Amino acid sequence: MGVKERRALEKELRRNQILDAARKLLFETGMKAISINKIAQEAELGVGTIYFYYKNKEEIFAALQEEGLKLLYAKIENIYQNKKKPDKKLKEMGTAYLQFSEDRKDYFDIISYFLSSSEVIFPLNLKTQIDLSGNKILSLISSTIDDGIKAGIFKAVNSRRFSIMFWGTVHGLVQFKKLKNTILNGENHNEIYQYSIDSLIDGLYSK
Amino acid sequence: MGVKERRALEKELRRNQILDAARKLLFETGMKAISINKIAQEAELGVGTIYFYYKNKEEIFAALQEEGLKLLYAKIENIYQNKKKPDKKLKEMGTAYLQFSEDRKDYFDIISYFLSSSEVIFPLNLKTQIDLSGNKILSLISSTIDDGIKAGIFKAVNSRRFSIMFWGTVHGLVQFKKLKNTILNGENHNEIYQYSIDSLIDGLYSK
Amino acid sequence: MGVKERRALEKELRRNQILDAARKLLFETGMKAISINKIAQEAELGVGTIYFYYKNKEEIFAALQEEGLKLLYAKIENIYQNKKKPDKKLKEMGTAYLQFSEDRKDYFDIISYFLSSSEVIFPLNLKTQIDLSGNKILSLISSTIDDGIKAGIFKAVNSRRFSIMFWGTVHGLVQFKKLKNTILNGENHNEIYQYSIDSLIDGLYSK
Amino acid sequence: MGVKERRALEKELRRNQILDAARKLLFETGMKAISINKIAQEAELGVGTIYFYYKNKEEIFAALQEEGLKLLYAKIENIYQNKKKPDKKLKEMGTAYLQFSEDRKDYFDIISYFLSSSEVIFPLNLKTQIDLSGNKILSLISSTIDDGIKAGIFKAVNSRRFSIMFWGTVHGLVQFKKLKNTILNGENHNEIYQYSIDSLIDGLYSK
DNA sequence: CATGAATGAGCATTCATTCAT
DNA sequence: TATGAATGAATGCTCATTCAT
Repeated sequence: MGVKERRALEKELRRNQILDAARKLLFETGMKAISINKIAQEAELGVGTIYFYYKNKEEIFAALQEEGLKLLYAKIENIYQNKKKPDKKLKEMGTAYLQFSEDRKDYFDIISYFLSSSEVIFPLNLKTQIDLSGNKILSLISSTIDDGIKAGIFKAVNSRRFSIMFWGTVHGLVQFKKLKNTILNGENHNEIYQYSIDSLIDGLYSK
Repeated sequence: MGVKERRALEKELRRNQILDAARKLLFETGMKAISINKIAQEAELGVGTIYFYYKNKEEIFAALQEEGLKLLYAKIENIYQNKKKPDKKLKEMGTAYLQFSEDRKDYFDIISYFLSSSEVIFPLNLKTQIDLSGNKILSLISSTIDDGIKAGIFKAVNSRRFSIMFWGTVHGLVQFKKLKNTILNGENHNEIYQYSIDSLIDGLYSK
Repeated sequence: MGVKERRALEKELRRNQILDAARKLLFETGMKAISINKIAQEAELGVGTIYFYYKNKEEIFAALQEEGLKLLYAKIENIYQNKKKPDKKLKEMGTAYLQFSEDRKDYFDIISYFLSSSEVIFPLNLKTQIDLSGNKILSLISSTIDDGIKAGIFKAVNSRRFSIMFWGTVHGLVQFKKLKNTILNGENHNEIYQYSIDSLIDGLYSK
Repeated sequence: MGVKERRALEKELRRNQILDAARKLLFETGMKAISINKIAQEAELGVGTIYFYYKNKEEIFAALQEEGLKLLYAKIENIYQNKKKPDKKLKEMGTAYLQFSEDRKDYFDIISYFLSSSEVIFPLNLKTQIDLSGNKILSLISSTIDDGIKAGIFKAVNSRRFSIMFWGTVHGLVQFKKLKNTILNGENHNEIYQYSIDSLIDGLYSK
């Protein structure tokens, strides 16, 4: 192994060390409580060092977001790999998203943060990363739909487009959970959520 | 006009003056940059005065959110009042939401903020206000669907439930606009958005 | 009743109304949390009104302190009136002070506040009031000692001087209770307290 | 001297610089007027820097208190080391406390503050420090009494317990000095103070 | 590469007091 | 008398970022 490779490896290790600390803080105290100083302390590194490996706090958040997306991908992948029918799978994928927002609230928060905060514009390299992670998830949904089309149970829709609609819908509905005590008052959020997924899938069936 | 009434009027004016300042700041610099001190400066009032009229920062945000919801309501109401068919109206309502998120980015941000920020939980009095504003909008959608059902062009769905799904979907999809340069790469967000609304409405038609 | 008297009476009533509010806040939330605004709110009066009846916050505190001293006086008086022997009474008075500091922590705090805060210099009228209240308590101790001297069980000490020493000692020792987890570690504060009173009284006995 | 040692030294210097500023403020304006911002200004440092060296305001106060206790210790130690008899020493120690409260009013205030303010409870680490400083002083008093017992001039009392009573008494009486214009009116505080110490010591003599 | 000391603007909030009505 | 709106300095504290070593 050459010097260059070793260097690159060490760099990656340090980046992970920092991410480990940030993740720990994210889990334990939530996004709001994360500061570079705290990450440095947790990682047993100098603050300056953090800045050497990450341009700023947002870049660390972005890395965590990617982790979250990967985790989500694993969940969806798992469903994709099972032997059930495409419509069943889609349903499970939708349900999984709600569950993910509850089980991995931390990661979900950070994903939502980037989605709803209007200010952040990603530098190109981050863009590419997220692109990849997000696209992979989307592809799973897409493939599931394609499978359904091929199997003849779904009509021939633009599967990519439908996937985006699918994800957009569930993402919006998950956020509406916050309204369960206000606007949803009386309505059962979970039922609405399931109903919505069902409706979406219903729209897919070939007559 | 008695002294009391004048007083009450002046009080209301001051509250508006503060809100004007907060709104201006929201427009110009975004949510992140709003602080009580800045609002006070902008409103040419002492900080203490702000606290005399609003219990805390969140109350101001909530007031702005309500403004936003009212504005949105007006838009939707306008559509509801026109003579078009329910399906056409629904379509327009969906489109209006996307447009609202662009035209009144500021208000949309603040609505999204409360929807996605996990920390904030409204005290009861604010809850009630928002409840009202949000519900009114939902009712318009709901009524439109009911009208369609009555007219026989929509099948008999639970209109309230469908409204929530409708709003949830468009809300989620609007947020996905941020991804137009990453995940959506190549896809036209607007087309997907319109496609999604169409799909939703399609699901409503009686066969 | 002339106009003047009525006026004076009403003034006294208002002052009491304010004191009632302040006392309530003192009990419920402690000294630190008392502000003129809160007192005004509690008393259902304007802030300005408070300032009309009391020059400043400290004057209200002083009035509360006097209340506390009167309460303490009542306790000591009660002991003084019983039929026990002077040495027994003294012992009970000492014990009562410790108990007062626990039972009426609120009042005790305010008394301590004025005693340990170096800044406050009382205006003459307050000085006179406190003089009176404090002196009355001291007189009870003094009289108890005098009774003991007359009865021949105490030697002929300067009873006033001894009273001050007595009160000073117990006051100092009560404060040391705070140290029970640090300096007193292992020692039982109450035992030391009782031991100290006993020692003081021991010093009084005629041989 | 290595870099590390120099660094550590500089850090200690900064901590002192901050303490110097705080002490100066304490001397000149009293406890009430001390704020972190003022300390920073006085020390010609940024506010953040203060927080870099001290976790919070209370830690600075505690450090000052410890200084005060050390100073007091030195005074008492000085007396302890002289060749006089134990009873004479005790008398001098008591007198020294009153003098300390006058000469080093600032330090005495801060000691009293922590003793009488009901709110502050020290975190463990600070507790331990104060424990030490306070205990050392107590030990000197205690040893003096033990010496007296050994020498046969004092009777066999529990010296630790007596020390606490001794300190408690003088501490309480010092505070009563504030009352010299009110309750003590006419009485000479110093005489009472001396009388009290004498009485305490009298109680120690073996018959 | 790595450090960590230093910064200072910034934060939300409180509060005694004033004063025109 | 009584009000209560208005003030603005002040509070303790945080934090992203810089930079000399």
